[in-house]
Amino acid sequence: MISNATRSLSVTDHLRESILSGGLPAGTKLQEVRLSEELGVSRTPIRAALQSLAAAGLLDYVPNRGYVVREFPMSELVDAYEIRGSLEGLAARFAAERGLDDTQRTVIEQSLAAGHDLVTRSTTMNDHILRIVGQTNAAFHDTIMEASLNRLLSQMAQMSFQIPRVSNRNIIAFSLDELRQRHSEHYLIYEALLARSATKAETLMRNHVASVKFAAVRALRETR
Amino acid sequence: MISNATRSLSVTDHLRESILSGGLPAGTKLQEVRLSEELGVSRTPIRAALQSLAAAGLLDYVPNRGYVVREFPMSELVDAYEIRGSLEGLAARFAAERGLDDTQRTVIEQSLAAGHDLVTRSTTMNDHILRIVGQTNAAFHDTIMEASLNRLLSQMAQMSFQIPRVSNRNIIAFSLDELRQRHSEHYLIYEALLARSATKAETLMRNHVASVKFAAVRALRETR
DNA sequence: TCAATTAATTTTGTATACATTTTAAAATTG
DNA sequence: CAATTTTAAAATGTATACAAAATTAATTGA
Repeated sequence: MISNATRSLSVTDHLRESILSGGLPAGTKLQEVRLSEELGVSRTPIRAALQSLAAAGLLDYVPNRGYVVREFPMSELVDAYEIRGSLEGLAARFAAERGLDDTQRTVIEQSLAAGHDLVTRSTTMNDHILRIVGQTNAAFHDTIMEASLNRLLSQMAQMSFQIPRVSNRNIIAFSLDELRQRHSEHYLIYEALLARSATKAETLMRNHVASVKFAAVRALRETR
Repeated sequence: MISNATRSLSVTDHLRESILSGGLPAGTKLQEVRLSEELGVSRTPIRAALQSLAAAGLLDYVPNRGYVVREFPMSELVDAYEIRGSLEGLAARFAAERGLDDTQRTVIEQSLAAGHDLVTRSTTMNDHILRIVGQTNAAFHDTIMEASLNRLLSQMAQMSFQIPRVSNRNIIAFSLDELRQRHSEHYLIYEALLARSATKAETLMRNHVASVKFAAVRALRETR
């Protein structure tokens, strides 16, 4: 189990991971004594974790009845990308308005450099590439979200990812050509941010996420 | 204290209300024993409430250090209306795509009728009007959010309101003229929903919330 | 005097016992 | 036998005792 400052946090991470990975499918009832025996802790940290995951929207809770892994209809998974597009678009706008600090610029430039390397050197698409791309892509998007200086927005963006089957941020393209396209979009967004062109940054980011949506939804439909 | 199925939920509601109303200002440390004595319950429901409010973004939590009412900079309060505009715009789009059921149409039509009454009969702006307007306005927006059939979106919209000083949904206009404008916007949005014009509904809703933002931000700046 | 260390206190984290509610099973009744 | 009621079991909610960490106060030593 993930090691953390408190057992409650460890249990929370563990259960979240189980839900997002599909190990605990929708409809699964999470019972306190059962979990406490399985995970070797008392009911107290279990309850804390369940409450936290319910607040995060992953569990349904009915007083005196307990917690159930909630259902995520396919429509909501697809919607999640629309929502993410709006939120990340806003983040890009705010980041452009407020500017990037040195660290943020560095992180983004490293992410772009890594992306450039991958895109120019690769000859065929494979899982390894997708994994690396997922990392650099996440760094790019997370940094812009951070630069928006808005915790509410960051929290919402976080939520739009913590959904089963959507939480895999690796799939943003299928072919190398698509990947090159995504990379050039990143580059244009970064330019807009540096130029402090708020509206442009927002539009570019929104369209970028819409492009990612194509690949992600295709992956969603294929895996089931 | 608010009566609920469990003490935990009552405490949660009570503390949330205290934070949103400003009774517990930013930076206030919420200590378990102190609260349990004040509210006459054990630490258990107190802890449950604190965890829940932290997950909702109202409290900052540091393991082994406890919970503190988080700071909401003015910029985030203003941003909240931008976020709300995007989210409600999406909700309007989804609602138009998916259609309204009979109950939802009825609720919205009643809200529009009440709004029409108020707008045509009133001669001067006052608190009573604002209160009624707040209610009918909330019914209108909540119903569209519900019709979006997206729980994640609803949850996020909920979050964009549960912010101190933003949580007062009554102020959407200052003059009667502005109020008439808001009302006509509602009417146009409803028309777009009935016509299943998704893009139109989204744009109208986004602009509508932007208009509300003017009044709300003016109120924000005035009250401090 | 003051910095560092130690000790005491306070606060949060966890386990557990008990209370209450829900759910399942058993018994009763028509 | 089916439907209802009663009873038993199991699950969640709450209180409390203890453990561990953090904070504060006291002590020590240069």
